[in-house]
Amino acid sequence: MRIGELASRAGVSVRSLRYYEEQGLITSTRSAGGQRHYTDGEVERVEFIQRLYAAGLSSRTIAELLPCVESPSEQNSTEAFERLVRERDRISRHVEELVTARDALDRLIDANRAHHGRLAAR
Amino acid sequence: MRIGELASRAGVSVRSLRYYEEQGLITSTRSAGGQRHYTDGEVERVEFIQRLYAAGLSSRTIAELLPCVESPSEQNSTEAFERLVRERDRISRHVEELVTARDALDRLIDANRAHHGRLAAR
DNA sequence: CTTGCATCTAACGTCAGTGTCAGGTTCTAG
DNA sequence: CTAGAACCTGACACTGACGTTAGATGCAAG
Repeated sequence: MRIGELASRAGVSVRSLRYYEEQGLITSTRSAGGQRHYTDGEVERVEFIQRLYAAGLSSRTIAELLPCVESPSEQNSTEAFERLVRERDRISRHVEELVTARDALDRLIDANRAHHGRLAAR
Repeated sequence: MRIGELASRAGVSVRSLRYYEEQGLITSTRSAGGQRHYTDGEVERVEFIQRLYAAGLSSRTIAELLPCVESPSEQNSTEAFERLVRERDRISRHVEELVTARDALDRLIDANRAHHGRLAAR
């Protein structure tokens, strides 16, 4: 498939796909005229990358741990594996932060609820 | 206290405090010579603001819901209260995203663990 | 063959929070 | 009184993941 189809199937912009390739996150074959072609499997890969972006990873970090995705059973660099574990832990810490902030907002909501008819149930 | 002390007590940079004031998140009184002075209570306030930043709120959003912090028992604008509830929900959705991404990383870690001596327990 | 939509490269624009620098002023310790 | 640390305003720099534009080219349908 060409880049437009991958974009709509994976739910990202064409611009983003070119950027991901520039960052070494995805690859493509080129047609005679120079247009990018992708296999069906790239859809999943792009969705996975999007999840990592949503989790706050930078493209550089994603690039560093992608070897573990491509060949999970080979001897990837120990660095990539350690990166994987570090990012998992970082996400866990971030979840803690978010929950703390949400609790603070919940207390504020309770303190303000009486003065607004609106329900704000959890 | 002056700006340097507030900065070190709240764990932020002096630059950030000036920026927060510019964005209407904190206020200060000025000495005869023009220097900012703060009360002890500002430390908590800045820490609260930091939590919201960490939760991904923009300074504009924070500014919009601060009325609910200042006078929780008065009739704040309904907009501020709705903002509060929306942001709480947004944080909850973000937590879901993070957990999804973390699960994906956990699966990757499991698939790679056999080839690395290192423990990566949850 | 032509029309026209999709794609190409290259480059600049954006946003938000903060770092940093310059050049000047205020405050405090000795 | 004076040195020097802390503070002031104003402005430019930076980062990162894109949006957007321009001008040229590829490609499928009629």
